Amino acid sequence: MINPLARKLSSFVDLSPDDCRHLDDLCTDTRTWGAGGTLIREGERPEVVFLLLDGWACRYKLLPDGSRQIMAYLIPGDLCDIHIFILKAMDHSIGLLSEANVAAISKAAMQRTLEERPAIARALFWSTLVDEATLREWLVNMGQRDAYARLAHLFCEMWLRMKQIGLTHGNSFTLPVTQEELGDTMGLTSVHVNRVLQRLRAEGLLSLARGQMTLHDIDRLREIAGFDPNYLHLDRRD
Amino acid sequence: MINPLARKLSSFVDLSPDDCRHLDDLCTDTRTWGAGGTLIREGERPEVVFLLLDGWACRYKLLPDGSRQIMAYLIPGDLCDIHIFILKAMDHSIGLLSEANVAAISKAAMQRTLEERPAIARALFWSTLVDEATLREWLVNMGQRDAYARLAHLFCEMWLRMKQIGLTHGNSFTLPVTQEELGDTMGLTSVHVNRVLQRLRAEGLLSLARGQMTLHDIDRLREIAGFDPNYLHLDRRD
DNA sequence: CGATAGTTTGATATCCTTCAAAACCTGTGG
DNA sequence: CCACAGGTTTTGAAGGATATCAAACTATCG
Repeated sequence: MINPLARKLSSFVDLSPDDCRHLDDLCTDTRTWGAGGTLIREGERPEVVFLLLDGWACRYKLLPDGSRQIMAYLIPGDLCDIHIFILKAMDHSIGLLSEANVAAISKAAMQRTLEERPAIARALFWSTLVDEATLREWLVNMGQRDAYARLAHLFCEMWLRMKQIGLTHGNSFTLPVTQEELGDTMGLTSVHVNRVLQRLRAEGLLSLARGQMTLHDIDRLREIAGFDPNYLHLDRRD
Repeated sequence: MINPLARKLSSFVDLSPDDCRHLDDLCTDTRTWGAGGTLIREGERPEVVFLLLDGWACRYKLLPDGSRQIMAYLIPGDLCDIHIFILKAMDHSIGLLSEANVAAISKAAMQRTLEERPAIARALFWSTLVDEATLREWLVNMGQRDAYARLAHLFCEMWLRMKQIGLTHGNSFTLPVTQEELGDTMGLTSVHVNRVLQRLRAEGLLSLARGQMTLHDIDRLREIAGFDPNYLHLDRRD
């Protein structure tokens, strides 16, 4: 399976070969963007739905004082803006954390998919609910955990999400995010992120260098973070 | 208009009198719960959809160490658990902040509504997206603003949301939330919440006593909070 | 009127920020 | 192959926002 969206949705529903082909057909209009670019800006009303095929992006808001809060990481298989069917304008922006390959899906094509492919529609709704649950968990993370547990939690989550779409190699995965960006994600300064990372490294829990993350002791990291993956709803069984 | 859900959805779509009647019909099985009760517990799979008709509730998670994070306030017109159509189990709990009147809507009735009432279905999807946008804004709040701005922001938001459903009296509204609960909401201790509230009161910005909140200077509060209501998507105009 | 939950106060500790500079990469052009 | 530029990571010292702990005070309600 090549299409990362199909890969992701398959962890929730069984997609027919026909559904998979359909998803592939949606991804004909693709384009590569450079790292640091902006896919969608707050206030805009995009004309197409963007699907990340390769690379990382993030949802973020800029505040009047120049600070930035990153509110979600988008990885291959993630849709950027299904909101456009309903809402008048984006209430946040989407930026690229790495070079990325992005498919632009027309509103009409997307609409047709939702109407004609109930399995896909259902899985997309599931995906929306998981996004929301993830936001809630991030809120818990920011509100209740110190920087040490907070970073550990983020890394546990991203490892699982990357694994879900088949992009881990053992305990390693690509994490194309600077310490500055990690800070903007966790409500910390990059200085403090740096010091906490050093501690995590010194304790032999992980390695992170040149955008490559390896978790050496996932069990311990989960323990530190109080990580419970239930909010990702990866479990299909009833 | 009595039904608070109809009231809320009307700020997004024009509901026909028939739609409104339909919503009223959904609210036949109602019950009053005492403050402090738990509507739904994490891990459960509710059999019905709960709709808050009167009173306040909150989404929250309890952590192993006993701390609690409140992730959303639910006010009249809010649905507690549309998730049940898709997800296997609740990933958080819902508790009552005040005495509350709650309608229990059967899954089947809800399903029928979604299928037969496109205007309502569309409005409910809008409502879900607004909930998600609100979570993102809360994340910004926790990550980037200090306790002073954070509380100001929360109060600006709740005033607008209460206004939307017609439950404000001028600049006043019911806020049946203890300082402890405010702390669990904003990732602060109740002690610190207390001190910040005192400052806000001393500056003549608000009064809060016995669950009654009055905002004396909304413009100034918005300024302090950096409050931009765009994320609530209250504006219907294109 | 006493019990209980909620609010307020003070003193001290800690996590994290701020500021500023140095060290380290990585890619580029000479 | 070296030198240089720009972004990123690392380090140190000092300050500030918020937590912690413990006790007193205040409402509310049966």
